[in-house]
Amino acid sequence: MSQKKSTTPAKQLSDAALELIATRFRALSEPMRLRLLNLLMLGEKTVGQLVEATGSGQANVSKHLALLRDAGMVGVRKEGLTSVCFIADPIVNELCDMMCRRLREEMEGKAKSLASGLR
Amino acid sequence: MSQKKSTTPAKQLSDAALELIATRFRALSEPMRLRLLNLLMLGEKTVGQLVEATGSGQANVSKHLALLRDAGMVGVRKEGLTSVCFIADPIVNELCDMMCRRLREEMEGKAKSLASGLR
DNA sequence: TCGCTATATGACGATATAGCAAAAAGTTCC
DNA sequence: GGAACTTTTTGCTATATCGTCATATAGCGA
Repeated sequence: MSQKKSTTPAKQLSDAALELIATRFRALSEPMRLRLLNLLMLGEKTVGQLVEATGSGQANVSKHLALLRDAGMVGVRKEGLTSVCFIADPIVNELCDMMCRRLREEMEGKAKSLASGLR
Repeated sequence: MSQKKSTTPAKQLSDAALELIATRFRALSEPMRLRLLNLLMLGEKTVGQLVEATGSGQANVSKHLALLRDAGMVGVRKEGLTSVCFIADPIVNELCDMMCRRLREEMEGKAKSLASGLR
């Protein structure tokens, strides 16, 4: 045992800190934004490419990107007429990976118990 | 190099998967819920204790707990009259730790660049 | 400058959610 | 059963957010 899991011993957080953390998680709490991040994980994309890939309205995509930018998760580089977007904070990949892994585990667990219930 | 960071090679996620992930993150996107989780990181607590500790209304705390329970993050054990709550999914600690660490890094970076700008 | 393209911003309606108060539901003890 | 207690559920209002349409801003070429 003795896994270096390093979960800190639960400090109590200030209201301001909680607000900050909540805001970050809120940025990840909309399917459309997750879709954008998911697309950007494949590589840089212009806003137009993201609009096309998502099939959503241009204004909508632009606003979601602005929010992700404010949260420091997405960066934008102007290139002539177009804006090229990219993932600016590797935490995005880590958080999403972690969440996906956990969901997969849960699903498999549920499937297994369901299967054994049907046996 | 060659750090086993293991960020998966960016699979494309289905709409259903995105909904699920978004719902999980949304559970973490309210300061009051984070406060509850933060308190539970110190150990199990009854709903009443959480109400007192947060200074919020009973109904409010109860609803937030229900949401966290639905998200699989909090568990509840009935003990006589009271309901004892606890963190049911270690991912909560990991996600919050990760986010806190990241924010701390950002703050320190900002402070440093500010300081150097004042020099 | 004018037209064209790419993106951002503002206004609006529809929907969701937080927080509060009151009622309901479930437990324990008498 | 009934009182006392803990928690959940239900209405309600206020606020926030999503998606869309319309408009504004900015770069590029003729």
